[in-house]
Amino acid sequence: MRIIFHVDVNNAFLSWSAVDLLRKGYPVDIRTIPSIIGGDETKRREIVLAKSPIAKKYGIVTAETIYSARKKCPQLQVFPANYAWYRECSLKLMNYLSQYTPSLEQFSIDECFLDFTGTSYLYKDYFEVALKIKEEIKEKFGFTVNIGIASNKLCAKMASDFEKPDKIHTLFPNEIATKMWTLPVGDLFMVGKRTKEKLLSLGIKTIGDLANAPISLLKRHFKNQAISLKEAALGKDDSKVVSIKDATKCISVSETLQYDYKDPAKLKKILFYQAEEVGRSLRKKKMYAKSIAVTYKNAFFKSYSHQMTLVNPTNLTSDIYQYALVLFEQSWREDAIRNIGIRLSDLTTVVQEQVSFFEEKKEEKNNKVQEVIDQITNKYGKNMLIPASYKEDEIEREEKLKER
DNA sequence: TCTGGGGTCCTAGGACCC
DNA sequence: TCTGGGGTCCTAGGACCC
Repeated sequence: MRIIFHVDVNNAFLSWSAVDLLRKGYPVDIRTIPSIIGGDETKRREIVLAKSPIAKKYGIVTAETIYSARKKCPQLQVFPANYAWYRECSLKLMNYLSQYTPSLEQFSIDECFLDFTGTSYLYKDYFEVALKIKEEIKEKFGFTVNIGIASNKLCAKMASDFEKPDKIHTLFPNEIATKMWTLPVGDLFMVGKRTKEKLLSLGIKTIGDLANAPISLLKRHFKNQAISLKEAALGKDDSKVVSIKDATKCISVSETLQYDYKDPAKLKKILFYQAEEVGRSLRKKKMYAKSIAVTYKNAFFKSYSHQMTLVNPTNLTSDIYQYALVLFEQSWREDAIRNIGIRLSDLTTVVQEQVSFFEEKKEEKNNKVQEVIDQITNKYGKNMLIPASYKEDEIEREEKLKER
């Protein structure tokens, strides 16, 4: 039998901010008061990113508006996110955990899977190992984690979610009926809002109901999703813990604007900065994009997008920007735009160009130029080199980018 | 509930080919 | 050409995750 751990930081952003504030001399541990980490309220990013246990008792949930959270709890304290610090905490945690087993898969900024299969000569009692890890993290880093222990990733993940915070749970095959089947079906990993609604309408209320539902019924309503739903409910999962993730599939950037923009010039300006940003991440990964899309969310919250496939994959900011402009011209419905973005997909590490001799020369030259631009940007910061016509926005943008 | 941002995966439908 | 079927590629949209 495999032995898989799922390690999950309790209220990650809030805990990490609490640690940061305490070390800077802040008098209160914000984990012990009604508090949240919130998006920037001055920039229409006013949602709850993380909440303290007390805030949770007031019924505050992740991703609701701060406005609504405050209505539920007037004395709520709101703290800003500090992404640079979160990344640092995440890195430290993963480095620490990797000393226990080389088989570590980072699942998100605050979660990972550890595979202990075949280490019985090192560790006798896995619950003891988990206990040691949990206590050491608390002592070394000042925040708590939940650890789920199971024979596959899915069950380990479900287990770490049981009772929080600072707890260890197991979910082995003989425990599935008692510990998992009694839970509401919406608690099952991969069952989101829509799927939950559909399941409830079929009278499937618990994970156990789903596990026992006839596959024919599920297939009728969920097509190919039916099998994975049923297997998840049965606690079946064969997926491996993979230390080295497959190559990135897509890189995207999007931004909710200060207000809804109707001016094409303004929207194009945003696209310019975004082309710069996604282009740089792409080059950092030494990859090229074959597909590029412009994405929108309009004032009515309706999403739409437009994409194109390139003959020659690129990673040059100038190319990305030019294509983004073409896509924009073709797709913008002249509606007021709340959120706009660029998505690069179909990423490859190789460029096989089908170009004439002269174009090839041009391409080489562009790459050299781009290299120099990247060097300057890395040294002096983002957007040091921008068209003169966009200069006026520079200060404002820099302020914004510093937060990241 | 006046609703962020970055990802992955899936599906339906259309274009195009033989 | 009042027209089949299968395969492949592409696009748009949506569901889900943290």
